[in-house]
Amino acid sequence: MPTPAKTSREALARIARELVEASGPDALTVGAVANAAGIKPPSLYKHFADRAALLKAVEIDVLRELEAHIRAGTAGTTPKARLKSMAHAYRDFGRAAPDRYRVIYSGNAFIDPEIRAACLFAAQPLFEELRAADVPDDRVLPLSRTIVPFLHGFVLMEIGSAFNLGGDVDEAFEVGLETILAGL
Amino acid sequence: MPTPAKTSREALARIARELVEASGPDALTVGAVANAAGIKPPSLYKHFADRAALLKAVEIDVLRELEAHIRAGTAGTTPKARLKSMAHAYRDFGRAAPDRYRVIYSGNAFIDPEIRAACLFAAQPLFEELRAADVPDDRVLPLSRTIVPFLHGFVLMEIGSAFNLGGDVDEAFEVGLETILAGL
DNA sequence: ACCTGAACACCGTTCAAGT
DNA sequence: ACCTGAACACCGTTCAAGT
Repeated sequence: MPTPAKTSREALARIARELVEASGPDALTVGAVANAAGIKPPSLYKHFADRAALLKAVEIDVLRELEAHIRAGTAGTTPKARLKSMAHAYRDFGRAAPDRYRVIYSGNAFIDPEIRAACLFAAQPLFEELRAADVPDDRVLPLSRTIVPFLHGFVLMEIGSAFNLGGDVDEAFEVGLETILAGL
Repeated sequence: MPTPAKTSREALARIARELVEASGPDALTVGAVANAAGIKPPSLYKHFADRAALLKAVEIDVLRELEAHIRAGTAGTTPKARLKSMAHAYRDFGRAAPDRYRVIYSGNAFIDPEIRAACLFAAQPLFEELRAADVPDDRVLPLSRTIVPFLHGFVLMEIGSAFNLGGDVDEAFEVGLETILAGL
């Protein structure tokens, strides 16, 4: 007779997610997750292959949430206004929970097909808006590769307190955005 | 009578640096560094407060090297040409040794005064070129905060294999650079 | 002054044994 | 089918003891 399951893959992923968001990736230990789920560490391996698989689940979850946050935050009538509000939504997502943001696009795990798919999913809103803005097909990718690195780099540096030389950081973001979207 | 020193702070930092560059930050363990230096792990604490201090020394070292690499790679007569060559030098520095690049601007340790100073040092070449390009004083900071995030984000994504949708990545870098420097 | 062995708490992970 | 205790190799770190 099988012992009743005390937890589930989903519950464990949720706990892992909360640990990361509250205290950073280092707080995501197999012991802490198991403990919060009311099981012993070895039992966790019936649900996830290893700690990396747990972290991967968190990353995918966060990418899904980012996509939803971006869609919800996109507003305006002109293409440029919509792209700007999208960029602000992206930045706000990072600032709202730095340790949540840090888990995405981290490491060199983009080769993993599931991570890759999740990144692609999160990038869809931008692709759609660029096409809606009548950006030619062969310019969508290069332009995305200007916008996303700027956003990613800006957010990482901001949540890492890298902008510590004074000046208005909000204004700098606006200037950068305006510069990049000037051609539209 | 004091026992003769088998190693030094500098030698340990160099070993740490090599471990990170060759196998990533996770390879930087107190045991591995001590072993390579011919001492036992506890002895390392006579030279560095803890593993974090060792990693910090590596980060500062890499930032110094980045500054030198940028200066050496900056060429051209027009301001825009010089800024472009500078950006290419930055990107090349990251691509040449991804695990070396990953240690800089990582974590949220910008509050640390030594890291802060090293980051400032590495940013000097850009500030100087922007001033030489007659960019008004109050625009140097916002413009830097457009260029550096783009470069940092681009390099991180590139070494993380994030640009895996096809297309010419070199061309994308050029497009992004051209877009950002268009106003000069 | 620097190095060492022994020890501690913690980490991820495996595995045989339980139900 | 899922959970457990015991065990392993490793990690960072402390400390008393050596020279």
